[in-house]
Amino acid sequence: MQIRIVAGSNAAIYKQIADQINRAVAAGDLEVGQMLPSVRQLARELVINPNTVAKAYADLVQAGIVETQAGRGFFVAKRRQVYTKTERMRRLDESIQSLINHSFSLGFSTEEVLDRVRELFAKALRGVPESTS
Amino acid sequence: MQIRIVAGSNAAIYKQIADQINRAVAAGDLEVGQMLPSVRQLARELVINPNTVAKAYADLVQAGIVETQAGRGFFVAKRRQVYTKTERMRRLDESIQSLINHSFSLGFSTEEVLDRVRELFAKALRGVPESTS
DNA sequence: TTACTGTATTACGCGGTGTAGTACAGACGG
DNA sequence: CCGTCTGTACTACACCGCGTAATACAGTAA
Repeated sequence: MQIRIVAGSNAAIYKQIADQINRAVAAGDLEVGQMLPSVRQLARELVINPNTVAKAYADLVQAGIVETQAGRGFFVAKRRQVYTKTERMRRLDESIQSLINHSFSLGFSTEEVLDRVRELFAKALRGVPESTS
Repeated sequence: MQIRIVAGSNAAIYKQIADQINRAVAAGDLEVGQMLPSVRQLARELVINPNTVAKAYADLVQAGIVETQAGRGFFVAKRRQVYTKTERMRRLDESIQSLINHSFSLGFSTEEVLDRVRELFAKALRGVPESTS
């Protein structure tokens, strides 16, 4: 697992890390039960503070993507439902509404956006790293 | 044109205003050339500071959605291209990548997301107000 | 015991948000 | 011309959350 962070990005470092792992899991590049690089090791590699990595991992735990065993490390978790059905839907809608607002102000049509969404989803599942949010 | 702001929202007030006008224009509820409520008047209505409304309007000008005529007011602008083609695309992709990240961590499939995007786009174009970003 | 692991606390800089006040300038109707 | 509406431009301030960092504490296992 190779994590890359972009210095001049508007995206926070911890978010870049979390996003890349999130996508790696979704794409199957990281398997259930597999151990993630340790907080300190990854921090050394990226030359950042261990807490920054810890925060990224904490977010992933919160999302149910990874699990932690104190003193042992972080591991890719089995998919489980973290939120209620309505909460899950509410959060998806929130993200979509944001996309809609941006699309409108950029002057894109529904179809243009849908096509591009389809395209980028496919690319993400083929394992291409990307960080934005 | 009726603007509603939600107090306990994580979205900034100026953003809620901008989003609602953005959508109203996209949905055709506000026509080209139509005058927006004045900064001071809308501020009085919503019981907020005029500067907050001005900031929302400034964002819309920046996005090319409305135009301003000093001393007269803000008016819905004719659609025009603000960004270069690549920059426009870059911004769209950025929003979509964000959606993809959220969708993955929520465990939604590509198809589920696409369906929902289609649905919410349709709803937005029917003129239902919404604020998120 | 040693050397790994994660955890918790605290602190600090920065920027976004919102408010407030004040002043200036263009538009327009009487 | 005057009054009153419009937007514009500053400055200042308080607040708060984000992002990062430094440091110390605690669990795990060879």
